[in-house]
Amino acid sequence: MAREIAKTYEPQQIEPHWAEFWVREQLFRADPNAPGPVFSIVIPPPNVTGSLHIGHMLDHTEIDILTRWHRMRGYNTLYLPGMDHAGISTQRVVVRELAEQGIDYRTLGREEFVRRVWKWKEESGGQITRQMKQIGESCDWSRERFTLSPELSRVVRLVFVQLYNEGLIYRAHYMTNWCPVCLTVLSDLEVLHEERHGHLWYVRYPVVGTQEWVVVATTRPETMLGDTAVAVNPEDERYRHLVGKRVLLPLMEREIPILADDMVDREFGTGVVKITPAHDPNDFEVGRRHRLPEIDVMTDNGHMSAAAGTYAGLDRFEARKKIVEDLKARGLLEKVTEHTHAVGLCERSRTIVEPRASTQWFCKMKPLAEPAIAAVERGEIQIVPENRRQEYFNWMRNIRDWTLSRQLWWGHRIPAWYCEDCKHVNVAVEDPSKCVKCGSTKLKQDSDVLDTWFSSALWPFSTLGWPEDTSDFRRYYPTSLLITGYDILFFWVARMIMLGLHFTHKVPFRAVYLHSLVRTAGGEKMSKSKGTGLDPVALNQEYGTDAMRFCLASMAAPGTDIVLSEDRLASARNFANKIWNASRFVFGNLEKVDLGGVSLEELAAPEIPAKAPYAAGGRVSLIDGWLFSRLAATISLVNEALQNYRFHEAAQGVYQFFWGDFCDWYIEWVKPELQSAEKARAVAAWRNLFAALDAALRLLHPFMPFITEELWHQLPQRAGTKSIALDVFPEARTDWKNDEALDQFSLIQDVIKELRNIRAEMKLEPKKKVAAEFSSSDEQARRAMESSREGILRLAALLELKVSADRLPQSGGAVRSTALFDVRIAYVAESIDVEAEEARLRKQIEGLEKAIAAKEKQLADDTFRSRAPEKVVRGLEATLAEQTTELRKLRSRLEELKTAA
RNA sequence: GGGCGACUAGCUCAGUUGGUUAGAGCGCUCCCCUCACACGGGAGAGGUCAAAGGUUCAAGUCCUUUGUCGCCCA
Repeated sequence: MAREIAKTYEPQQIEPHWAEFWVREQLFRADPNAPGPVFSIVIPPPNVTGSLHIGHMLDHTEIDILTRWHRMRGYNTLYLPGMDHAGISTQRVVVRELAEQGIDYRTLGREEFVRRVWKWKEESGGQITRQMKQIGESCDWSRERFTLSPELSRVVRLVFVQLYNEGLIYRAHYMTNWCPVCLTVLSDLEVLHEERHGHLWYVRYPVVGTQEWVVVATTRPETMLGDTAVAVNPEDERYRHLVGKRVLLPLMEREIPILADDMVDREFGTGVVKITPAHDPNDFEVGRRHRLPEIDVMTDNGHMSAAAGTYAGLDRFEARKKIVEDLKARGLLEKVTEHTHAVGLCERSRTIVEPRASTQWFCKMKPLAEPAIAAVERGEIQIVPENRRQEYFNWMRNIRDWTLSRQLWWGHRIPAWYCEDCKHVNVAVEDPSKCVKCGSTKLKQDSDVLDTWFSSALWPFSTLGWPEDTSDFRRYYPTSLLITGYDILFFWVARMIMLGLHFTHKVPFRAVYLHSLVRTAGGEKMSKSKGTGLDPVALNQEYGTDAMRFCLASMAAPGTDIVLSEDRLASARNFANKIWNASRFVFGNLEKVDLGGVSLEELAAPEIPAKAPYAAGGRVSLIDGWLFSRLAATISLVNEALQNYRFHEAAQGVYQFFWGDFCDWYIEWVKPELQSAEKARAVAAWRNLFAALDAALRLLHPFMPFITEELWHQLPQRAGTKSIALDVFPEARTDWKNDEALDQFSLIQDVIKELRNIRAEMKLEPKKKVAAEFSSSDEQARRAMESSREGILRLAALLELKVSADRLPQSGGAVRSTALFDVRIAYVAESIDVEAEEARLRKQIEGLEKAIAAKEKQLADDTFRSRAPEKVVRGLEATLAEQTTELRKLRSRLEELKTAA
């Protein structure tokens, strides 16, 4: 079979084929009836308006790594994909598109608008799912869900109605956050706080019936039009005489009372505050206590309302300017000071939200939060990293009621119908035809929809068929794990826990891994709108999806944010290329070798790796013992790391194994064996090589699915197995563990490195073969040299290696010493830079002296000896002995160098 | 105002329960286009772990304070 393999790995040539294959073959379809422990995970549903950004890429990489890893280890695995209807975002997108066509969405009417949004969804929405398929995520696409689908909408209604009947959902008039651009209220979480430089205006309010005035400080003068009182602290001596009197509200010429309330901070401004119950949360409370009227002076789009008198129709910030001017003109503005204060911004539109009293639907959170706190306390849900747990508790213990309603058209419409006759509120799962109280048919449904996060909060069970007792629900719920960014801990994770517990009486997931965010070099959160985001799709194109995945995984240390750099990405791409070329070497060489008709199947058939390592002549060679021991250690490390969400350790482990051990040492070492004239030796070498490559590919697969799938298909495959993704994850076999081989080969590596170091320092031509000597008093070390001489000669480019226990001559060559051995290359002395050699020795000696002194001091300390664990003391002693030997050797070498010179 | 995190090699970052000369990638220096790979191979240089105190036989790791930066909540 002819193998035409490109010299450089070209992911663009490989990825589309496998991405399509995985979807077409439905390889990742979950079967609730299949055996095995369960691993189930639901996707954090991305917005239907969204396209894949770097944050998703990280999220999905972590999810897919764990999913593939579990699947290969025999778990019954489900990775459920889907999307969120994203109320505000989607409505904004379609409204904007309509506006571009010159259509005001309001003129279309609700029904038509919603129809257009669905149409938009079908045509342009869900780009992200296409991208997920492109990047080969191992989802079960047959189970894709959408939060606004009929099935899930029904769950939303059931949940709403039950909570209403339980008294946990209620409708009330309260202070809310209003976005004048999105034209809806927002929950507290959807409001971002930002420090802004502003002013504090000091306004004189004349006291009625006197010549006095009180001075009121405000950051939002335009709201004064809605003042219905001014207030002072009851303890404040300065103003006690005024309580009960009235002031004339400037500009509006309205008389309002002066009252006393504890809420007033005597230190703020002048100690007199204006009370605007309709536009400030604190004032709202004061207004309630004192039964003050509320005057809403604004319209939905942030202009002044009719209640604002002559200012009606002005934009709120225009009104502010005009009011300040007018006050100044009337001599009522005492002063203006600079003032920094926090303003609330709408998360979506970034406009300043207006605190505004309105009637909305709310969800009572305290009763829901308590069991959710307890579940995490009891460890029924593990939160990783640990420090997020505290954040969760803090928020949950101070939780406030959730504003559920949104003044939008796109979303789950609130299932409440108002009777026009008896005013009864009918809340029902099915649309009612008449009022349950009076039987009137004049019913009008609430026009609002629910916060998008309400349906997301149900996601882990609504997607699995709840409330029906489906086989999916029984098998896959609670889900095993939730992976998402810590930025939506409150928005989403906490609410899922609360509602999951309330409705299913089970936790929605057993663990939450909150991963880092990807930031820009400046530390900011990456953002497409600010132009600071990296486009993962373009980068995947350039570097390959595997490289992107590997790069993110290798940087994803729990708890710290990631700053992605193209350097790092390039390094991951290089790794893919290394894998490609190592495989290319393996497959390419096979053809050139004459193994007397031994077929690929005989060398690499699926049952072959199971029995590796193979022995050529009675016993397994050192290099194979070493490599498979390293492999087992790496597999253990990867398992351990992934178990604990330590993706970076796992990734770095496989990198080190594949590149450092397998390529740099193993392949280089076995090259001659593969061509051995002794057929038995060659066959054993090939089998071991294939077994190692096969295991390495499977080990790498969760991280780099494309390249491993491609290469795996070039190996003989297990019968009935279509994909490496369905093959088994390599097992850390205990019989592979071989400490003796590890030690011995490590010694050989050291010897080769020391010899290479001499060569480099002596500036020997790389190809120039020279004679070398090895000396050690340790017999085992000498034997190791004898038995691995061939390999050492080749990798250090030596003519010969003389092994002895004799002390090596110091002149006429260069020597390197370690505690265990000395090596020497005899070569004409003129190429040795004596000065440089001396400097090198001095530096090394200095370092050793420091280390030795520190150890001697410690060991001389009786308290240390009595308190430190035995193991530590012994280790220290052993190292000290080694270092002392090494130091002695280096010193005498230095002396001899000097006398020779 | 409250809380959290970061500060380790020129750059970007690892370093789990305190324990033996602090690691990686990139960059840099030197040598090499050796028949898998120059997206490569080989050999190096480079760090008083932000600062100051403290606990301990032992601190990059624990505690306190300070500084700089960032994030979250109010």
